[in-house]
Amino acid sequence: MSKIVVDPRKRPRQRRSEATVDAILEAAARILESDGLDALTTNAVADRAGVSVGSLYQYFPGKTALLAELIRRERGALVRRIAATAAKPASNLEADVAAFIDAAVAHQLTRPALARALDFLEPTLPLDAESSTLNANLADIVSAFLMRHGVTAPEQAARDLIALTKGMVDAAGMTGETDHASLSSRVTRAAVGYLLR
Amino acid sequence: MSKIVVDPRKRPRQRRSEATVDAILEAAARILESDGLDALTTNAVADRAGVSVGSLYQYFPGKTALLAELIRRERGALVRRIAATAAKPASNLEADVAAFIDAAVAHQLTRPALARALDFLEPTLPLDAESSTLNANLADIVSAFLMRHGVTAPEQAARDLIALTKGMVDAAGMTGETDHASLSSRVTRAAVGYLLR
DNA sequence: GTCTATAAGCAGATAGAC
DNA sequence: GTCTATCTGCTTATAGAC
Repeated sequence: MSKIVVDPRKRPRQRRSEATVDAILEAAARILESDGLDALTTNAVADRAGVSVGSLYQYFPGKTALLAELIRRERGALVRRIAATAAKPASNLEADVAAFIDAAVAHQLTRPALARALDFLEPTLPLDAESSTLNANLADIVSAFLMRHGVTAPEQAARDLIALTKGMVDAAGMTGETDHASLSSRVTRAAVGYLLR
Repeated sequence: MSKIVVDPRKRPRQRRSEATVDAILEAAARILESDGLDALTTNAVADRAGVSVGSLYQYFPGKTALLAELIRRERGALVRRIAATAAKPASNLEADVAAFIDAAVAHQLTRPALARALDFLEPTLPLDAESSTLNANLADIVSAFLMRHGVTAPEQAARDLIALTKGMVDAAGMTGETDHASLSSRVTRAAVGYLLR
């Protein structure tokens, strides 16, 4: 194996190639969802995407870069969702927390198996600057919000709430739960309990 | 790769061989802790254990069986700990929940990196009957306890509390947290909030 | 019972034709 | 730009010596 390269942006994409890149990423996502990480080989991804390995390597310098990009997109979508929620606060701690968690649950329930696989995958990858930044952004948004509400140790609280949410939602996904409202309210109960007790 | 075999008990151990088995498992644990799953090859484990691959395969029918046994032991220890806690209830929901979580936190903080690695690994392995039973035992103990306290939907609550705890503790481990008391009290706050709100 | 050496298979990655 | 064919290295697993 050569040096691990995480950043696919070194190979700036042609506009027309975006469809190919998307097809590759979508193929990888579907393999992760249906067969797990072990089945995610470059050949399998290329097959499923309807291209050859050679083409895959034209767009991604390695398997790791492909996975990193997948995480980057997922995380980006989540952060945008949370940021949008943060933009319209109800200035009531409990309602705002509920809104955050609702957004996170909605995001995870869109493609539960994929979200879970990426959650597990992320800590094992050498994250590039952008992905780290996205995670930091998420924590920062929550942290800033908590601070505004006068929560003590807002950074630690943000980490705890994110972890708690991730844990509960991933577990729910594993048991096949799909009831957004129920899950969201249970997570909110734990989160608000954490904050107000 | 041949058929995946998870159950090492097909090869009943000689009494004197237990030391070798322990050495192999401990070597695997240490590699998981220090270098992660990718570094855990059968050769690396054998090396670190001071035996040859041949010997390893005499005790474990495959890499998967080795990992399964590692999980079985860890989970067994946790379940025993939780069961012991359940045996002396304070008959006060909050205090009992705190005791459970204290036990779980203590367990995870014993070898945080290992516990985390196994938590991530477990869902990817084809679990044998005994490991599944251990997990079910854990959920059952918590569930029965919650039912005794009149909690509604005790099975779902047990799953949620276990997931919430796992999520928070694993995340804390990743950031290098070692303060048992602080972590334990934060998790308890979330758990009690979940139950009483 | 434990070792060494090696077989067998596969994944990641590349070269070169078209 | 995309494909086919191939190489290289590594991992699992086994065979056979001691």
